Amino acid sequence: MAKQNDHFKKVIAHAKEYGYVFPSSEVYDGLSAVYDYGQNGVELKNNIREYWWKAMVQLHDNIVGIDAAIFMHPTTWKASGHVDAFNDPLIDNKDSKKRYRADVLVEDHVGKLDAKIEKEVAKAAKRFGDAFDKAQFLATNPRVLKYKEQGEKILKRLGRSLENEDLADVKRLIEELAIADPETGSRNWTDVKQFNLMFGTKLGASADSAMDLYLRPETAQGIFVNFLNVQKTGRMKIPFGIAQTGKAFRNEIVARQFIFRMREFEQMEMQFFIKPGTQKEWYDAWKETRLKWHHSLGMGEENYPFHDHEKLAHYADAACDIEFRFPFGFKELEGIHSRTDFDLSSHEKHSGKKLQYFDPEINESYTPYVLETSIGLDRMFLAVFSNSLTEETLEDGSARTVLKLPSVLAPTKVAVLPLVKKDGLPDVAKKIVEELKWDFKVIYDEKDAVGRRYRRQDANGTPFCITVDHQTLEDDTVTIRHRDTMEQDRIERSQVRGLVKDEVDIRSWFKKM
RNA sequence: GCGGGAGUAGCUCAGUUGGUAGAGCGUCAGCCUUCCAAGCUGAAUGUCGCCGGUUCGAACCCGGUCUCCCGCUCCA
Repeated sequence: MAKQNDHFKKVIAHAKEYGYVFPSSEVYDGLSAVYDYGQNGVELKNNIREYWWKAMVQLHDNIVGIDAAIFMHPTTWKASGHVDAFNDPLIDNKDSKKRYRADVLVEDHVGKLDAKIEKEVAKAAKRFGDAFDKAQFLATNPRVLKYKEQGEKILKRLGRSLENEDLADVKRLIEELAIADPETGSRNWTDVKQFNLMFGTKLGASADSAMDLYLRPETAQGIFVNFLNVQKTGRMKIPFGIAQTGKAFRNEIVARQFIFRMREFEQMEMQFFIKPGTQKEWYDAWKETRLKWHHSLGMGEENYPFHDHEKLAHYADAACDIEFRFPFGFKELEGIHSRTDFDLSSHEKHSGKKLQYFDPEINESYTPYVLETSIGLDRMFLAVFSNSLTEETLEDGSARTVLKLPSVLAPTKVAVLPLVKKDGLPDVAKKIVEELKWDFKVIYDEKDAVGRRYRRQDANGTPFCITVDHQTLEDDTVTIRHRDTMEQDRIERSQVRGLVKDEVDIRSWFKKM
């Protein structure tokens, strides 16, 4: 554990030192859980996005992309359930320092009343034996009726208070029911506070005409509301998918663990529209497809366990995560959810517009079911980066820091180095840079001893170093050094482009799927 | 929000009982070098997180505040 912690610290420090990730507005002491991507970070992030996009959109003839706006009509979030589900009334226990959802505390209390009813039923069943009529017992037994009435009354009051945002009454309710901290038994509570996980903002120049808006808490809804636009204009036939990458915003109560949980983050999502009843097979199919995508990067197949959701979100009939072994343990990297027709139906209800698909094969219209794959781009970045950062001990006992990024994702593909800074070697090296820069991000470096320059590139994840030496002047060959093995081959200068391309091209990586 | 820890150079960190700031690495310039970070010379870089107090004098003591990290709560 301590070792993991150390590694995580090194990841954060390395990310900053090599221009991958900076704390946001650092000159003002930073902003909690907001980060900026630096000159190398943006390249890595773009490359990950492209790797995803091409796998999803370009390689599937039935998946197309969109780029929806971050602002959406406010009713969108009523239909999606976020207005209700993203509003948590929270309460702290002053003694135990634990935080609970106030509504859950009350609901659990009612749950205990239900348990009492069950007990009465069990007792009566034992007493009456075969003659026992459960339905009648529930409807007539005075104790059962009392518990039932109490429970209903409590829930009704809770519902009313939450709806009216009367949080003081929620607290009174907790006090009247003498609800104690389930772990410590303390009844020393703070006031109930409302946490809205969506960021609000205003649309409109003047205050009185302004419209309340939210920054989208997920990108999925932009796809759902455009479902018919895309289906009709793209002449899409079910099954088909719509993919999108973009920013989403969540006002997390606690956002932590570097870029793992940020308040502003980027998602890469694909919503796959299918015929109702086929969700199980598509769920399994997409689990497999997505896992293969992850495995293709070669970061260790044992690092990606599935984790099935036991408690399902309001829209799902099946859900799982692809987890990854982050420096702080296994955590969610990608979610695969069978969303049923919840979203499209809900938008139909709230908008009054039909969002259905006419299936020519069965000559029938229906609201499609949806299979979602949703991956956090920033989490993927962290997964790749933290997994790649390694410290090796070489044979001679010295240490080497290498960022073993999958070469297809590396920000810089090639460094071109003159062995020494004289004898015309820099000129040749610069010409090679000119040749290569049309195809790859290339860097030129002539400062310091060549060994030091190799290590510099290692630490930055550059997969190839091309070195121009005196032999180059004679026979136009150069050496190519491989980052991970440190091995060098002498090759014709004219071969460099093709050789590097084979190694860093998306095509060669996708073939591993 | 609560509890714990921490903020000193780009990074990692020293800094004694208070006497106005250092190292290593890195960066930059130059020299030397035909291949794996450790050769030589020189240079730049800090309101010691911020505000206030105590003091002749504060990186250090006191109060406040901000930020970050860890734990709890939450997590579509």
